[in-house]
Amino acid sequence: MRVHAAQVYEILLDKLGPQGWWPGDTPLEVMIGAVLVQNTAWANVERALDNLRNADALDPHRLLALSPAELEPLIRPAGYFRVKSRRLQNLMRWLVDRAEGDAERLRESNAQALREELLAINGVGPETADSILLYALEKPVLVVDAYTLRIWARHGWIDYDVDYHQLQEHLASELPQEVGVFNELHALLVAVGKKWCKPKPHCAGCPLEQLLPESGIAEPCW
DNA sequence: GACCAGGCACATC
DNA sequence: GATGTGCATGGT
Repeated sequence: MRVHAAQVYEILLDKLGPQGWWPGDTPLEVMIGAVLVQNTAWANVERALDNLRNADALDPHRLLALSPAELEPLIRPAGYFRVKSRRLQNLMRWLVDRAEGDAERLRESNAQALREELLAINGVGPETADSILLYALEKPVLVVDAYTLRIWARHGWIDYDVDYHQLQEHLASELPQEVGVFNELHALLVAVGKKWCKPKPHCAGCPLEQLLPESGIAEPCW
């Protein structure tokens, strides 16, 4: 018997409760946050966002108008600040060209088309693009990440060498195609990953460890 | 001090 | 096409 992603979702939602990701933030802030959080802890991203807000730069046109020497110090706390200042401006340039800087307006567009446009931007890869589609534009697109792969692979539910798209399709096919479910599942998996599923395993107490192995649908996590 | 974080692009073989 | 490396801050 093979585990179903919907079961994992139910268990985690029950055990951990809703994670409340990106509620109340504007689509623009989500987009900027999605770039800043690349391989970085969210706490660091918040400082950078605060700096941008205080500098009145949480605006596509004003952010684009900044020179690297002006933008880099603002986002410095989020790490990789030289790379990310370029990536951020690439994304903002697209937003201005595409929708006159109005992120809300992107919601009218088709998710597949938007995804391809986003992936064409230097600095936007699959996870960043999908995070924007799901959390900023409320498209029913599942975000998978390093934690998702680790959790699924360590239980023997999937091979460790699947690529992003394979993992995404595999999980999405086992879930109701709802924005709310995709939103919450990814956030829950990040919560599990942060606490229990680090690169060096110390999985004791993980909600999945106690529930799934005894039902015979998972190998013990390692 | 080592390890880790809600990746991605680019170089090299 | 697979594998390796640079990017950088801040928390544990």
